[in-house]
Amino acid sequence: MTNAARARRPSHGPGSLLEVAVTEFNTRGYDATSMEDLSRAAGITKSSFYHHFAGKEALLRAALERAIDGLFTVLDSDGARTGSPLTRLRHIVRGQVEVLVAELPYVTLLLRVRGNTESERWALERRREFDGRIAALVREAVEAGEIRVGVEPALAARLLSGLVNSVVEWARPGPSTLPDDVARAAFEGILPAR
Amino acid sequence: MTNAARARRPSHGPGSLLEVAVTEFNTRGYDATSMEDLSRAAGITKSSFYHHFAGKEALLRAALERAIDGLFTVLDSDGARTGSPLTRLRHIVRGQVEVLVAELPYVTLLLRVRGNTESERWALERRREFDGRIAALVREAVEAGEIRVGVEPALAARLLSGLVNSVVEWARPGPSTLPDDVARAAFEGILPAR
DNA sequence: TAGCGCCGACCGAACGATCGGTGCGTCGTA
DNA sequence: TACGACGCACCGATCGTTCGGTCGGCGCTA
Repeated sequence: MTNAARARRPSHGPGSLLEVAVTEFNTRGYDATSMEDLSRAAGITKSSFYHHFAGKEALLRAALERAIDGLFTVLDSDGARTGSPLTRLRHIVRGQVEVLVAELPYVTLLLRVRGNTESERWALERRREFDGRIAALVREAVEAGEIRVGVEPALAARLLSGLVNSVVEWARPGPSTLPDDVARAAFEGILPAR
Repeated sequence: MTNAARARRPSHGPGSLLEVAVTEFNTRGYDATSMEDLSRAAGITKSSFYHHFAGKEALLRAALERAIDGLFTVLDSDGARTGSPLTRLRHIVRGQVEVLVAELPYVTLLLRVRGNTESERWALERRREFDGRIAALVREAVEAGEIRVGVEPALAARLLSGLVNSVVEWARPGPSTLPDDVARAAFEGILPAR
């Protein structure tokens, strides 16, 4: 592909169309958003949309892949693979919140899929894998004696994921102290008594 | 209306139909579930469904009201209105988890509405009210010096709600120690370091 | 207690609207 | 003139909803 071909008339590149689509999906929900809604929001006709994407599910798939890629990048970073289980866990939580904010609309969409289509089931499976990696790390930290065993490690892992993921419900893009705040809440209590 | 008239032939009461519908809604998502899906799951025809409910949204509305009622019942209980802010907060968290498990499918549906219809916007507004009551209580507890101010009270309230609500993603009905476990995680940390 | 009239529960068929998707022509630029 | 970007008109399928009608058990009356 030549640069000229890519930049010919990029008034509506696939990238910007995907962004528009994901925003609409998050506002109305994927199933409740029609292709006509999308094209209206993008300022082109429905058929023009099909010039850039194979279909509605292709849009969803692209968005979900972007979210999944972001999340797994956190697991592959240095801080997630070196050090004690607890240190790695803290690093991952911070990184996960960072990705969550940086790729907010994409991750938001990911966290809402129900498994109706093949793409959604694929995303669900990858999420399961991600959560499984975290649960394993929690178990390691407990076995290493770094963490108090107040509840089952499996339950703790689920609550941890729930806490972190709930951030998409109200987070706003831009720099903040959110990653550290969430990590502190997770490891020292959201509302620790004096 | 006589009792005999009401109990004439209750093979498919509105109650059981609602239960079936909510289950389907949670599996596929509200918008992705057709009235034909519902009637197939209920064992009656689509048109028969309209004999018991005014329409698809009426089903949603009934389910959302049930969930909302359950949640606000917690706020009205004795333990939520007497004692120190921290004590009341702990009581509410436990009670909220209890309702969440007892009315699992209804609350699950509630936590997924996006505001597409009038009923959904109503439910969203009630949820906002509920969360506001909790946020106010968190602020009180901080001002009373019962809680350490690690993060902004407003942020802490959001994380608290996120933690509690995330339970619907994996909870199973039936008795358990979940309410206490969640409360402990919220106030003492999900993964407290030794 | 026999007969009648009523009503709730239910169904098959169809409605207009909207869905995701397509075929084909036009426009602008290289 | 070749090609990518785009729009108009339209497709079959499915959506939520409605309508006309059937069935059978119950209460009332004679």
